[in-house]
Amino acid sequence: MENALVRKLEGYISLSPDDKRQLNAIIRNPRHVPAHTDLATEGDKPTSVHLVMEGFACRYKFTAEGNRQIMAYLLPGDFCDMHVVVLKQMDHSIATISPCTVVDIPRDHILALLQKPTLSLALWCAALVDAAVLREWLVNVGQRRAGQRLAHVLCELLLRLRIVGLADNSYDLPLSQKDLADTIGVSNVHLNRVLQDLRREDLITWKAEHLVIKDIDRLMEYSGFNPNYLHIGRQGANPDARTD
Amino acid sequence: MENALVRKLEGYISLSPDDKRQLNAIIRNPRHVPAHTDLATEGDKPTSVHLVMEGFACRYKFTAEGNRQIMAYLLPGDFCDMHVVVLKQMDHSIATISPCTVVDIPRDHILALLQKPTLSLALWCAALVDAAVLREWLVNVGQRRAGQRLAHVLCELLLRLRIVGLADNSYDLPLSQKDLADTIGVSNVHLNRVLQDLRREDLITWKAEHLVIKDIDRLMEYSGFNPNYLHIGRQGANPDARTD
DNA sequence: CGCTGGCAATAACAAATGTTAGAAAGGAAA
DNA sequence: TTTCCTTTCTAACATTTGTTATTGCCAGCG
Repeated sequence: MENALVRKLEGYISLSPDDKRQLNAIIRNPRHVPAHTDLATEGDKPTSVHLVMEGFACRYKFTAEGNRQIMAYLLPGDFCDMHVVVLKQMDHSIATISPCTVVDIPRDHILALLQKPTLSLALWCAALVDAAVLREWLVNVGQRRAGQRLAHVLCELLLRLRIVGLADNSYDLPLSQKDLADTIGVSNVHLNRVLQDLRREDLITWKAEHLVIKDIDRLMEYSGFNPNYLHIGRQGANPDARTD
Repeated sequence: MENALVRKLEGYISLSPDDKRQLNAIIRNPRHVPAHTDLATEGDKPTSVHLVMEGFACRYKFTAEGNRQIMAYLLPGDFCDMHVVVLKQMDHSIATISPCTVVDIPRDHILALLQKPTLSLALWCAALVDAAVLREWLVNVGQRRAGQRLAHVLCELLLRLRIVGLADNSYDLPLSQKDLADTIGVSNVHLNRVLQDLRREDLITWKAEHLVIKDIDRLMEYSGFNPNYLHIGRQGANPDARTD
């Protein structure tokens, strides 16, 4: 089994053995990071790209009034930030949620990857899909009501975890209700309300950090979920990738 | 005066005369597009990258329930979508708001630019800043209340239009109230309410498509605006760009 | 074993925002 | 001008969501 990064990128574009070798070469020296630990903090000068290999991490930002918005979940195979390549300052923070295995990739190694046309396109793919996910989150928070928003996030996590082989119809969800509330832009009290709705509708169960989606079709229907923005196909094979 | 694209990219990274020549070479054959016209529609196979040279355009998406979310404003110098490089299907639509001058850049020309290290980095910059703007929009919609959201959007447009020389303390804003409502995720009625608030507080005037910001410091204070996410400096000179 | 602290669940009430409807204002075209 | 149409503005009321507070649960730890 390939690692999560190669597996994800191959969903976008086919990689030669040499490409894969070069990718594997940069993910040396993984380190373990405890839960709830910043990998990068707003205002820092970014020094390396972080790549999550195991565990759950997130991007987040606090407003001037002290409210937190989670802007992305970073799952195994996800680059935390390509900012290091060109920007001088982090405009948001990145933190682990569960204990994680993380690889730090120096800027020069990323620049080297960008020299190779195929890998450059693969990294563009990853970045463009990240942006597509972010756009869908904006739609979610801007246009859907709280119950739908929550269901939508749970659908997305299911599909993204499936890509890297970490879910079937259930998955480990090491988030607190406050984390989810800060993801969909509601109070923790209201999050609990709509969570009870999903349970009452028998759409999910969630206890001891394990989420079971009892009927994915109904949950997608409930939330208005359309997976096109993830640009994936079934079982990680991606019919949406360009082959020309 | 350089064109808006070169002007914007030079804010991120310094370009050689040859780089600029190559950039100028791809922005041939601008065409005029009427207001309220799709440049690309969700589900399309993207065929070329659109670059806005004049006018206002936007990204948007409709939910299953028929609500529209505007996900970005595309101003002069902005690439509409790099999707064409690698993705097979548009996951959202792009439309003009005002009449626009647009350049269509074939996929191969973009790939050629990506071969040149400096231009490749410049395009990464543009993409990373676009993503940063999108994240801030998510924070805006998720964590601020309607009045602050509106003020925040107006602050951002001021700064972004200044970069390309299209604003001082006022600018042309060819949007309807419904457009703004669909941007910050509120109803048109509520948008009007908070707009009246801003007028009553003497923060702005807006009529005949011209917006005047009467006190930018107070408006930034009001909205909790922090410009760091735009990664710009004063007058388009960008102290935030890496020079190493 | 019993603290203790964080998280989850619930209730009661307050505030923000949505919905519906209609009147007023403005622009474009006959 | 008049008409027509879109947009803006306002009001009244409905609904969603936030706030504050309290309770119970459970894991970690002395």
